[in-house]
Amino acid sequence: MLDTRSQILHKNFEAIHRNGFQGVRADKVVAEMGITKGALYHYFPNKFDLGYAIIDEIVAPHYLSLWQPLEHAQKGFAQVIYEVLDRYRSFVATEEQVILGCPLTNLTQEMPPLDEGFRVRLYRVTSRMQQQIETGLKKAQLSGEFKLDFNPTQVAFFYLSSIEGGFSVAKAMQSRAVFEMVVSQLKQLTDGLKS
Amino acid sequence: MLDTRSQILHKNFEAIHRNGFQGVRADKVVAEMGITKGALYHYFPNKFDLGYAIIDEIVAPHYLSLWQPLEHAQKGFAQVIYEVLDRYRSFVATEEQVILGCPLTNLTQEMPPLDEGFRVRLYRVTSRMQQQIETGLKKAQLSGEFKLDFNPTQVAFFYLSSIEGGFSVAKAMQSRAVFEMVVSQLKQLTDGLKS
DNA sequence: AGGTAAACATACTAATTGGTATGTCAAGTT
DNA sequence: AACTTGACATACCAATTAGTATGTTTACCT
Repeated sequence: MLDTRSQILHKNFEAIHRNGFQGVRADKVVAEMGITKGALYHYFPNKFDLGYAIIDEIVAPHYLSLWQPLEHAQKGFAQVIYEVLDRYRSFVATEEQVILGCPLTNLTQEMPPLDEGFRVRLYRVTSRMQQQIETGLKKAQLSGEFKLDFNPTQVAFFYLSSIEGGFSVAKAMQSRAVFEMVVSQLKQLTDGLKS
Repeated sequence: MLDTRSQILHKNFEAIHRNGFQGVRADKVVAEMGITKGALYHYFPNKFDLGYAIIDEIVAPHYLSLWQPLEHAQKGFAQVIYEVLDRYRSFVATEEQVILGCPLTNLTQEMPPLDEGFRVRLYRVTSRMQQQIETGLKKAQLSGEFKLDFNPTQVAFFYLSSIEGGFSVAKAMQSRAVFEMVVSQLKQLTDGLKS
């Protein structure tokens, strides 16, 4: 059983995932948790700082650990990214997950224009993910696994964009199959990089 | 000069683009317009029906006309999609547009889990866009412009996903250059389809 | 035992918000 | 001229919401 603070973080993370940050109602979340606003405002000074903590302690670690193997694993890039893509696939295993979409993508759409604190945090996470992919691509070029005739920076951003967009389109279509198609295309793209 | 109803639609479209649907405050929008809520609720019964009208009369026509040339133009697919991609590029011409992102993507992230009326409308637009691309790809395969060894349905979804994701990542990075990179990659992908 | 501080619960408030009820006025219609 | 209707403006309300002020209880420290 988690301590109260962690519970607050996770329940509000789910609420944000479902309703967006602006759609979260502190009253309702604490009511569902069986606690009161006293507890909430004991741990977090206000709604935005709660949101920041959710990014720092839940969202960022999750996504960064997801892509980390690209930088450090001994296996080939292709194999590692296949595994990452499959972890994304299992992430959208249920239809409900398809409808709710990617938490990071959702936040990235909603918050940067509205709040600086969110903006810098989402910038850092995205930037870090891109770096991880780019580093992996460069390693694969150096090792001879991949050709040299592509721009690792560009391709890294393209991976990220396609995955995030895949969540978005799958959500619009309410179709897990759509996300699978995007993953499939990304695997083909990866194969095309091989030398 | 537009009539009042059209003005309401366009101003609220901008407000949604900036704040999200849940973030739009009717009071503020009408105040900025120099009208009153009397006018707003004279033309629209409630906030959601206003949102529906914005999709039906502004968002959907815009995106469908954007992709329409793929289905009907006499030119080759590659040339047409280059033009479409360039229209997207000019759409994110200013830094502000980068920060605000793609109106369709934004709405697709925010609304489908919250409201059925939005969900069906956003489904229709996305579905229709995919059809337009898929039809174009099939025509290109029949004409011999493109190879036959790819799945037009999949590739069509991939185009859409990458573009929408490009908006999202460019927004997170606050960088127009990121979107340009995605467009560049999509052009290369298009060239790879040629026979 | 007495004191202190963390961890909450209870009760309340001030501001906001979507929506409504009602009024006004000008342009047609009969 | 009397009447209706569309196009708004004004004034108002009930509900919601983030946040606060003030208990209360438990664990720990001395």
